[in-house]
Amino acid sequence: MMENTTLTDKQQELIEKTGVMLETKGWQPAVARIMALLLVDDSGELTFDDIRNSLQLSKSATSNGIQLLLNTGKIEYITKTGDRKRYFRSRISMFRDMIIAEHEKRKEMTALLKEIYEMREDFKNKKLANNLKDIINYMDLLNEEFPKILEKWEKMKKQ
Amino acid sequence: MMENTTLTDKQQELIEKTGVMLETKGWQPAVARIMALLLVDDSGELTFDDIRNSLQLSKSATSNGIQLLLNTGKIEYITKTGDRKRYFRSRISMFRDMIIAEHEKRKEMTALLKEIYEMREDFKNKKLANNLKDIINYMDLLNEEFPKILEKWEKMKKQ
DNA sequence: TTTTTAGTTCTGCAAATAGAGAACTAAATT
DNA sequence: AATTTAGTTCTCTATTTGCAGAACTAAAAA
Repeated sequence: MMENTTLTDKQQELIEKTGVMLETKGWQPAVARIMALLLVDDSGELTFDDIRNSLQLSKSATSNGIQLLLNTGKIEYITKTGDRKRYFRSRISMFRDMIIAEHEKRKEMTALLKEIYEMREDFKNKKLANNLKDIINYMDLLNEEFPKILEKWEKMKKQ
Repeated sequence: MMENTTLTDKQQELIEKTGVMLETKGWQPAVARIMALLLVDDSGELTFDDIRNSLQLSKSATSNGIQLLLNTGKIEYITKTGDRKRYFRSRISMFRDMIIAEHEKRKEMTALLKEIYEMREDFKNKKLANNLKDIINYMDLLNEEFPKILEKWEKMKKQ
């Protein structure tokens, strides 16, 4: 037991870089490292203790991190008959999900801006209102194009 | 002095909603409220004390918040001859800037994923590597389309 | 020249976050 | 029946964050 816990320098580096990137997205450090490890890992099946040892995390941090990533659909695991361990791997579709979530967020923001715009329309300062309108148009454009890009990609995949 | 500090209920509501939205983007609460206030404000010229009173913030929080927003180009101010006060307003282009920044971030993420992919290519697990390749293609597509949308918008504005 | 105005900067604290470590649990092994 | 495995959950603490309040400053007004 305990193969697989040695990472190359390059892997180590990529885990930290990816970890930092995810931290800037608001992820907590340990969770970001677990995610990064599972993205970089080639075996596709790391156990609880592999993760714990590779990242030098406490059991609680490992457990909570794994739980959080499972609950949000970022990772998954397989099991093997006659073996109580879980073998974790990243769900690569998480990136697609993340991008779609960002898109949804942008739509919300657009809706909010529209509310602000409509309120401002009633007031006197037309110039400010018009600047806002410009941005709303831009966001609308983005919101329209986004699903199209998604479609284009789905088609591309099928070929 | 001290006109302009009374907000309508609708404005109050929009400030809080916008504030919360900005908090989810990682902004600190007080800064998010100042930004929201200046987005919602129709006068286009709120003073330090207007902001302080409208949001019931301490002087330090107001000062630091304003400073941060000025430094990051999110707001600006005008002055009036024979008047020491600064009159603040939102730089509406901040939204465009924010979206472009998100785009840059996505490009960084794509580059990182490519690094991970290239590393994985050397290893045995081709299936995982291929899934990753799919996502990279998708991100590349997005990265290509993004500038085009921006251009389209710029043209639209000119008409 | 004293006071007021329009802030900035410093000090300190309350709350939130992040994770370690210990205690616990439930199934499987010995 | 006792121990090991594969975790989970609880308790506690160090660090960070976010902001209030007080002290300070520099220009303008009285």
